Amino acid sequence: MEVCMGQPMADDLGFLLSRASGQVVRATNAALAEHGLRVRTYSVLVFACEAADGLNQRELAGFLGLDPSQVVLLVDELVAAGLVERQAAETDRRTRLVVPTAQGRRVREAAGEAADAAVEVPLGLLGDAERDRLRDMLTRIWTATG
Amino acid sequence: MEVCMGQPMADDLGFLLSRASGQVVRATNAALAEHGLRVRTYSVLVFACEAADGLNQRELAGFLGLDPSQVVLLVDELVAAGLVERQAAETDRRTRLVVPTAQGRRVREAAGEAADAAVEVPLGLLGDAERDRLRDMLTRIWTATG
DNA sequence: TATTGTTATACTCTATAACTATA
DNA sequence: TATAGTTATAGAGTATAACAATA
Repeated sequence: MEVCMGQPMADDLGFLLSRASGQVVRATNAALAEHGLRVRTYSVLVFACEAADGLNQRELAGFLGLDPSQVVLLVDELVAAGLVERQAAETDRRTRLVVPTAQGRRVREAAGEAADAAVEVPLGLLGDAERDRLRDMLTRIWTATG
Repeated sequence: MEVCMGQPMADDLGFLLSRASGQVVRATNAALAEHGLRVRTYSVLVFACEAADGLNQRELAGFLGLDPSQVVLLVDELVAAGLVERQAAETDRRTRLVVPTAQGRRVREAAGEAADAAVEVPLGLLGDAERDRLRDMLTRIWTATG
């Protein structure tokens, strides 16, 4: 009779990926909570801050790897918190640019520092070179054409 | 006025971790669905198959990094599918050992092969040495004492 | 008194379909 | 007809608290 031949579960990359991701997301969410943010809303805020000319929600969804319908809700939250505004685009009246407010930029700064500090607990055992390698590998996994 | 100074979102390890994890979990779940499993139920089944003497649900929760109350529901599913059984422990009548059935071991084999194949899409760009490095780093992240 | 398994509950994340207004 | 935004809904994952049986 065939007995379990596969690799041990604790060595499975999918399993490790989801566990490690959970650790980091948990730590980050705990730090962001003091600033009224979660990982997902924070991500939207940061992308909005990075884009010089503003981003519409469709572009945001693409960068975030989320469905546009989810982005609507996340932007709603940020608007309610006064951290971003929806601005009418000049060229296309369908699109709405997501632009950070002055307060949004300030909160993004403070929240970013808190998140960076919090993530040092789960990531503390990795050196800078390792983090670069990890970043590179994760980017390739994420962008692998399915 | 202070402008966004933090690292770009697309380079944030937490962000990349959750996106890459999502990719792999999605691909794995799609492959496991044909066998009536998801990543979480599959993980329980594999751990149960690996333990020679059976595992109780508390031990299972520890290995999986889940709350014991979640393990109850996952084991319920596997029992309903005929893939594992809850057996009374000899030494402690509180504990219930989770033991795979013969069918459970067969399904674990087939599902494991399907999952391994499916995960090649998101992980295909990584060589064997890189996967070893990734495994090592993710393990250290997961086990970092919070 | 502490621990195992269990039930219950609520919240977040994810996935999908359908609708509106513009193009 | 196609696309941007929106609404709605359902399922899966996560987090807690409380309880019964047993140690």
